[in-house]
Amino acid sequence: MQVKQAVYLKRKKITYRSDCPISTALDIFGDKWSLLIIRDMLFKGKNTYGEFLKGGENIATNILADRLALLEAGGIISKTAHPGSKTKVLYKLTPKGIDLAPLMVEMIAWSEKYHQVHPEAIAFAKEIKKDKAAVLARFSTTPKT
Amino acid sequence: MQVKQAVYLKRKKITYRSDCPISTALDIFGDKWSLLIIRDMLFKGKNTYGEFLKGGENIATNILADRLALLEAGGIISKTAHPGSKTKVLYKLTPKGIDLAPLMVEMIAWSEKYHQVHPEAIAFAKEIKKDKAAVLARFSTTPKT
DNA sequence: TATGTTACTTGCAATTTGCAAGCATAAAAA
DNA sequence: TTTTTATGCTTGCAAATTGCAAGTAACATA
Repeated sequence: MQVKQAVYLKRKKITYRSDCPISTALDIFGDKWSLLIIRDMLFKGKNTYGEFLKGGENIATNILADRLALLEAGGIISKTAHPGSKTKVLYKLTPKGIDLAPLMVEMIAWSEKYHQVHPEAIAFAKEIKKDKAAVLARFSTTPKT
Repeated sequence: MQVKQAVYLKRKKITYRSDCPISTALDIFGDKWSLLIIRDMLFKGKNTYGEFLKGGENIATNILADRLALLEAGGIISKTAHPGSKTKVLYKLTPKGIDLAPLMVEMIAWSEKYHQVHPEAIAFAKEIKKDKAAVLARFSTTPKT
């Protein structure tokens, strides 16, 4: 007898295609949305579902919920009670998530070099070119010596 | 009168969701396969359709064809006649594609830090930690001074 | 007590993926 | 010269994923 399963996108288990580091990383955040959520947390200080929804790229509510679950499963973010409100949920980057900063920074630098991007991104790319270490230090998970 | 279109995945036009550099980059290679093709070209010297197929992650033939077309549309790779054979096609990274090396290197370093990867990747990550600039110099598109 | 706010879930149509099976051209072997 | 083989795709189709629009449940505020 079939039990009516909680249909929907209840993927929480990530399957890895190989032991290649690139493929492993892609198995966690290799899609069009995950890194945008991480961007919002890392660079824009967003940390609630509602804030992520208001991103400039119009993610659908179900996809956002799915990606948050996947990122949590991948150890990139953590989900806790919001200190200021019982209706809100607080999403935070884990150290593993914060450690994606160097990757994000290279991505911004590359994209800015070859595409037309918004003014703040141009300014940020200039900063990266000038002193990448300083930029990265603002996001580092490893304690400064 | 309907003309029988070449059905199938003939996407060649990339649409950009916003002028954010992260989202722009993802619009080009934000999926589970594109960066694996780039990996094969950058680190393994592969440059034919057949070689890409033999990657460790088992990409389907239609998806490979689609991604090669997309990467070409995104200016990441170029497609030319193979100098050694008329049946083969030569795929090469453009400077824009080669410039993804820093991104790839950060991705490898991150992944190796948090996941179990193959021995060569561990060795490569160690190299990166020791002297990232030296590693990157091997792939650089900008002439050494 | 009624109306918001916030974080989701659900149903469904439209895309996209993945698999297995072609197919066309060129080269090599018989 | 005929037959395989190699190479780079395309096609059909089922299954999975995405995207849109419309709920829903638990608080919170008026």
